[in-house]
Amino acid sequence: MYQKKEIVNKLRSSGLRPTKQRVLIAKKLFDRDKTFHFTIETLDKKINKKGSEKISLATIYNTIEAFTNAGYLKAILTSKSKSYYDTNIKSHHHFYDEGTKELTDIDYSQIKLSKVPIPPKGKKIKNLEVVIRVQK
Amino acid sequence: MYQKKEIVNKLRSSGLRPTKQRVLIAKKLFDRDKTFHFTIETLDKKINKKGSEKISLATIYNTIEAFTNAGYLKAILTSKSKSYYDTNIKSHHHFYDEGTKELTDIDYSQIKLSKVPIPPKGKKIKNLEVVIRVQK
DNA sequence: CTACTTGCAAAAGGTTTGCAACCGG
DNA sequence: CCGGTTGCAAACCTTTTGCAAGTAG
Repeated sequence: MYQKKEIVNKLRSSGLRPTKQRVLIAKKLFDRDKTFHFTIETLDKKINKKGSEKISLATIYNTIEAFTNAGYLKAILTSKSKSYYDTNIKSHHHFYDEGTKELTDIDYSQIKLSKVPIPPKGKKIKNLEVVIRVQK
Repeated sequence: MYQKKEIVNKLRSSGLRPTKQRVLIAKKLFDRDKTFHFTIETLDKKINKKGSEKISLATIYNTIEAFTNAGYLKAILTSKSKSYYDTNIKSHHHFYDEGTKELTDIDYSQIKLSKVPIPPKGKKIKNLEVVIRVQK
């Protein structure tokens, strides 16, 4: 899917110097048929397994952050290690301001879904939450 | 809104021994007009400010977990301290299995919203994400 | 009394940082 | 060469844990 040259160009076009490590990580992430989800932990394991060249954890963190800023990756439902709790236990949704990190309630009735997917086999929908990220 | 007696009963009815600390925390959380969001950090600050009696951080964690299990609180968009990334940067949604902690993509077209709220003044919608929690 | 709780300090993750060595252009 | 990067270890932050002391019933 991606040639090394394409990756190098992609990196360059974002102002990222195409170092050995970045190219290798980019290959692991983007040179595949399907997109996927990962955590730093799983990525680290995949990269630093047995015989292969090692890349330090710090560099993996750096790179993933750089790729996310460059728009190659998306961070999912993360609140940067801090757990948020809500005294409102009724089903409802939230605005999340990434600047101020503030949550604002959206009443349940303010959002209507006209189409909801069928859950994976053998699983039941427990709860459905909409998070609308906002910015200035 | 809540008398001490009500709180004690509420705790008892969930099998939680109404200790001084739990009652105090419950008061802070539920004895107000509006529901609100908090993190352990903000709650800790509110409780352990200047002159007041102190409650240890560990107890606050314990209590909040107990309250959450009892259904008094809801945890919001937390993935327990680990950040998830997605190589799929197209707008799309997710199933999140709390048991296996696995994310599954839901194609954008599989969910349709027929009503979306207006964002707070001066803010723009940057992105809208639906997370459907599933369980066995 | 006894079992459940608390509180402290230490430990445990995950993530970030400081800084010298390294390397891509 | 120069400035951006890497890698290591130490530092950080949030959360969890072990255990002795405290307390509600």
